[in-house]
Amino acid sequence: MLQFKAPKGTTDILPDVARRWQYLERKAAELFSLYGYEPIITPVFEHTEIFQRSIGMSTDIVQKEMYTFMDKGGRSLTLRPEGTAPVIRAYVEHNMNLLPQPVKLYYTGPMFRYERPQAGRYRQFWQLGIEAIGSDDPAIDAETILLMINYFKSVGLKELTLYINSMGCDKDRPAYIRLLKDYAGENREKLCKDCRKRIDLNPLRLFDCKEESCQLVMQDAPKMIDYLDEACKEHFNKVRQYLDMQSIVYIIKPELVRGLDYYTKTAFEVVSPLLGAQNAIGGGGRYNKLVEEFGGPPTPGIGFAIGTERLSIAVDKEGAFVSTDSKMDVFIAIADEAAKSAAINLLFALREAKISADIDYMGRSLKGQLKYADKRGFKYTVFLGSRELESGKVAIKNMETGEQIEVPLNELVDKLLEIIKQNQPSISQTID
RNA sequence: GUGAUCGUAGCUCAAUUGGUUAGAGCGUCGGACUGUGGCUCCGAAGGCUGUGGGUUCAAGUCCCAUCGGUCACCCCA
Repeated sequence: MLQFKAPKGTTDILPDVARRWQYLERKAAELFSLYGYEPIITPVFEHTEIFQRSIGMSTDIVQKEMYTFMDKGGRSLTLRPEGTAPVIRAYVEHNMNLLPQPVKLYYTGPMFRYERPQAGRYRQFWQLGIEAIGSDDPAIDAETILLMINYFKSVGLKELTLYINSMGCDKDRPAYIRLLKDYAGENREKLCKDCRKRIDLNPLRLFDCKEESCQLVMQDAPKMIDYLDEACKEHFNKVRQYLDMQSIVYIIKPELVRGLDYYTKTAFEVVSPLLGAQNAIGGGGRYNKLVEEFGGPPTPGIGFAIGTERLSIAVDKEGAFVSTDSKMDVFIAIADEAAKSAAINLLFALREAKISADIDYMGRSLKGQLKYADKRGFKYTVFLGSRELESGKVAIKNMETGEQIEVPLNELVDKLLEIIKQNQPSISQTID
């Protein structure tokens, strides 16, 4: 029995899945840079206030999901529960407002949220995200949404549903919130006890309740989208126009309220039917007050985050990624101990020539070595023993056909290069 | 934080109504005439049955607790 296990809600990504994972990250880096994004890597923990101030004290994330701890210097630190706040903090800290705007950044890395694990939800989970900071142009909203959709397409996902909404801004939202509170207050008796608390704490969240009675009440509640001021309405319409121009199909979902307080104007979410209850595979929105919140100049911004494990699950279910179970090129079989050092020299010479190669390190018999080479899926086996060293000729065996040819020892590397070149892709080549 | 369900070798699973030293397949390792894989055959290693209590003459099988997995709620990626 194993004494140690990965902590609850965490998991090891074993080679089979790790291959798909790396593929997804590689495709993301390719596509994001095509759209002008540059990589950024921020710390995995931040000062706790970073998240309290940006995400919002009344949100579930801050109230019950953060991994917060004191370090030995008495600082309150928190393992980042999301990627946007740290990037904005970095933007302000490094005066990126002085760079040509907008500043486009992408990141990938682990996030941490203390929740009960379930399908597609972990305590340590990975996100792929982007942030475009500096522009309030609705065209960049559309580009952001488009980038996410195109990325999903590029890794083979179909049947995605895109929801969009507008959350208003600091000009029109306060009046709307009052309206919403009034409405909810009038219907207080019909709401569940959680929702009654939400009326004052976080009224937008009233729309999230799964209770039928609450949903019934909220159906007729005033929707933000109907109370946008002229500027926000215009912005939202422009975003829609740009999306329509690119033939992007979306559903306007007035109830879509992302669970982070910093969103303004455009909010969006993509769900996949291939996932379980946790079906949001990516989401994001605009955050025009966030830079100010961190002490920077008034600067608009927008971004999204994609859940890497949810994406990985969906891609797997879609069968969109065929694992290129990397076949090694050459196995060197040592026929007798006398040839061992010659074999090791050959091994490194092969690798020097970019031929993937390996050798037995377990003291197996020749037969055992062949079995091993077979199981590991080598394409060729080279036999090296005192016989070969004396005659100067070595045998190359094609492990698939069983054919064997003899070549002079001093031409072996060139010969192998030649053979490998004219045959199938090897481990050193990538497949899309 | 709430609820449901599960927990036997590395993996997938067995083990009559609680009853002798807990089994199989796959995998791993070794062998089947001395320098050659894939098929077949033989053999070996590997489990204090998640952990801790309890009931019983007797518990993998029943009860309680705890930890963990899975799924759902809350919420989100």
